[in-house]
Amino acid sequence: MPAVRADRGERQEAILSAALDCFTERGFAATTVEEIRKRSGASIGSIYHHFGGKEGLAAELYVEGLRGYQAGLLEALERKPDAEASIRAMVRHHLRWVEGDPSLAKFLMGRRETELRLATEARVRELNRDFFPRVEAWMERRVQSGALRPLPADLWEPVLLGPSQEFARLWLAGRTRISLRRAERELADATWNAVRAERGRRRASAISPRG
Amino acid sequence: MPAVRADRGERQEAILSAALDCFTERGFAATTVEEIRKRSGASIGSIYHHFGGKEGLAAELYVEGLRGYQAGLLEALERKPDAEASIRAMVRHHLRWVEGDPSLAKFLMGRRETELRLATEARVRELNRDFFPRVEAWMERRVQSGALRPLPADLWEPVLLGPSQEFARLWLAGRTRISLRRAERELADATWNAVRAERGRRRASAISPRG
Amino acid sequence: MPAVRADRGERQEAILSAALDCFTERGFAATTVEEIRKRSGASIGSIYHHFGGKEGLAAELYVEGLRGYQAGLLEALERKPDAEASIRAMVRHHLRWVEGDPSLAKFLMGRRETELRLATEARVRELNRDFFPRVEAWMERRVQSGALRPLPADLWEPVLLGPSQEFARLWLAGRTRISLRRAERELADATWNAVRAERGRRRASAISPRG
Amino acid sequence: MPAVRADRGERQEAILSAALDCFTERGFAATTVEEIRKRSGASIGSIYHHFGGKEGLAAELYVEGLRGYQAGLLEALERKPDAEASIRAMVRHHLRWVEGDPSLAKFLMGRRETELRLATEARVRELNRDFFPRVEAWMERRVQSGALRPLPADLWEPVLLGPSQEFARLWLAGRTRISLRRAERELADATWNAVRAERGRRRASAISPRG
DNA sequence: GATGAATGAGCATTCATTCAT
DNA sequence: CATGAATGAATGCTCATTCAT
Repeated sequence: MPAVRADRGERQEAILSAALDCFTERGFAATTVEEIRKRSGASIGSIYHHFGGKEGLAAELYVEGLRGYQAGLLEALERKPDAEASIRAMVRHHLRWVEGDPSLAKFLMGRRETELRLATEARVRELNRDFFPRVEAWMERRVQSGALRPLPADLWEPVLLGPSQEFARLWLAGRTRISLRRAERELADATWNAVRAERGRRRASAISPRG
Repeated sequence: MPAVRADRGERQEAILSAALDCFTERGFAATTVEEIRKRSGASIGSIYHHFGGKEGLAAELYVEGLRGYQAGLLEALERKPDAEASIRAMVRHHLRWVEGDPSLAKFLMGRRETELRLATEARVRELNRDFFPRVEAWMERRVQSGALRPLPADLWEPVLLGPSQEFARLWLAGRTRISLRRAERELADATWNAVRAERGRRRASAISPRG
Repeated sequence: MPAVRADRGERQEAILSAALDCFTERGFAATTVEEIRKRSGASIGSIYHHFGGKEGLAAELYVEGLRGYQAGLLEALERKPDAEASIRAMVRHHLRWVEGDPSLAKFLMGRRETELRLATEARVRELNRDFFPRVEAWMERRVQSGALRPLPADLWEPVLLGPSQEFARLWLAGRTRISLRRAERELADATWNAVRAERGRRRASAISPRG
Repeated sequence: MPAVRADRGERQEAILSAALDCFTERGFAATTVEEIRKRSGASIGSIYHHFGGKEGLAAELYVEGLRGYQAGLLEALERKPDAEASIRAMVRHHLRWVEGDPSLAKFLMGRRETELRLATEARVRELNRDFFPRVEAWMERRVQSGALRPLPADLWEPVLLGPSQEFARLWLAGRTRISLRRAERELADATWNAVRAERGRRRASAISPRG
């Protein structure tokens, strides 16, 4: 399932996998190449040959992980014509993505340390340049159509994904009693309630222009 | 303002402050004691004399920071008898706490690396043992009274603070166009909508005993 | 001659040799890795790569040195069927072993500091488990045959090797005027006199149960 | 009992005692002043005030300990007119001195590390300048009188005290099954046998001058 | 491609010692 | 005399990285 590790030889896959585990367990700075070597079964030389070192490894994981997340989210959002269904699909995508590759989720959700930020900056900026405008445009249209409350652009992500994100964080830390699946419906409800147009107004704006 | 650094000599205060800046800028593992020394103006020996090293320093900051946050949140929650006002005060407290000491907020919001987690585990557990039951009990009462929607216990934090938390994260990363103050009202609205009892039902449960 | 340093690359041999010199000149605790590096011509990294540090180095020298000493002593003891010749061979072995590698002798004769003791404990115990019973059994047989005076087991080593050991100590400290070779005969005489069966009694016990 | 620690205030006594324990447990180089402080209950400042630091402390213990040992040995040797009784008294003194202050014995018996050797050199040389000639002169006279076998001067100490020394070493390391007291007789026997004039000769040289 | 010995800059930490109170 | 905060040189050790095989 983890797209990051596809299209590569077994050796490279093993290295990426080992590195991801180390990064999520100890953090980027605290992970040693020796540790990755031990877990992956590869040699130091191999790691450098394929990825150029610890930083290259982390950058690869980060960028490919982010690409996969964004692609999935856009698909969830854009596939359905109905606003409520889309919002619920977003929440669902977020939680299932975490569930599908918890290590990758941990890694992407953490603060990138300086070194890693620099190494990924350009590629991340490029991904975001495609991603955010599409998301914001989608929201815009739904507000125009009266399906969603208007909200400052900066707040869409916090309001739509903050609760799911926060729950995922607790779940990844093993600090929840209920499962991601069990939380899905509740989080979708709460999220939809947070952004749906107020009932009175909605009808007005949805009907009156025409009538 | 930062209570963490009170009750200490100037020297110790300077060390804590320098350490916090380093930790938030570079991360715990990537911070060197030499860097803390340079910023604080203290000697290496002094740092070890007072805090026992990098880890002791981080633990002190973390635990005292957490204590302050929790105390403020409980106060916000419990001071007002009205559910809506309390929820709005929680959001407000969260955002103002971030605004009041952004470095400390960054530090507390990041994933604790293994070493630091071990060093703080016992003291954090103790703080949480007092904190969470009080919060959950408060929620419980408001659900009973029909002011709030019922929600699995694990979801209160994500739903109530997830959006604010996520916005704070973006703000701290310098990736928002609007200020924390400007977002306060919107986040409070969204949060209140996410947890308020449904209008129809609420009236029912509050009034209906009669009809 | 020093078996310790055999079966290794030149680099490793050089490191062991330099370390031994440092340990005997300054003591284990007072020796710095930097000093070993300078003397051996190796890099810090190499020392750690091969031996894991100062402690590993000292442990290797100690255990292999002890193994060599014990093997030589057993050979000296067991090769000759005659008690007197064996005892004299023991003394000779002890002194020649010191002469053959004075640094190693100094190192093995000193008190192991706590750290080193812990690092060698298991391996030393194993060596001793093979060594002491063989020596004590040999003594036992010679007492039975009437060649040696009976002596509590704890006293064989002090009585047989104490004088040679003490002389070696003085010699290694440069505080003797005569050489190890010159002392050999005298020490062998004194040692033999200290443990040979008493003349009168021996004849008695060998010939005349009657007297 | 330990004369070293007499004639001093309680505080100083406590410091010396604590230092001796540390030195014998960890070795001079591995002992930290902080450790001595903790054990003695004194302050860092006090230790420096009275003894000038770790080195001064060790030197004091070493020199005063050596003085006491030598004084006792000379007394044992010279008090008795009979050679055999004197030799036996020497052995006895050695073992009882070890038993009376095992820590001090361990400390004096170990190799002095460079730093300590330099700090004690002058005072030790002075003590030895008085001690060794008196011992050697005593031996000389007994050889002349035919009581002892002639022996190169360098060998008297090894032959007379080597066995006792070696036994004491084992005893201090906890590696003997019998006590010092129990070993006393046996060690005295063995030592006396090692140095007594041969019986035939002795009678000759002792009797013939006269008739 | 794969391997692992070798390198050495850089780091956390220790510890003897000083000195103001 | 006693105290302990402050100092910083010195040390053991780690670890990313190179490169010859």
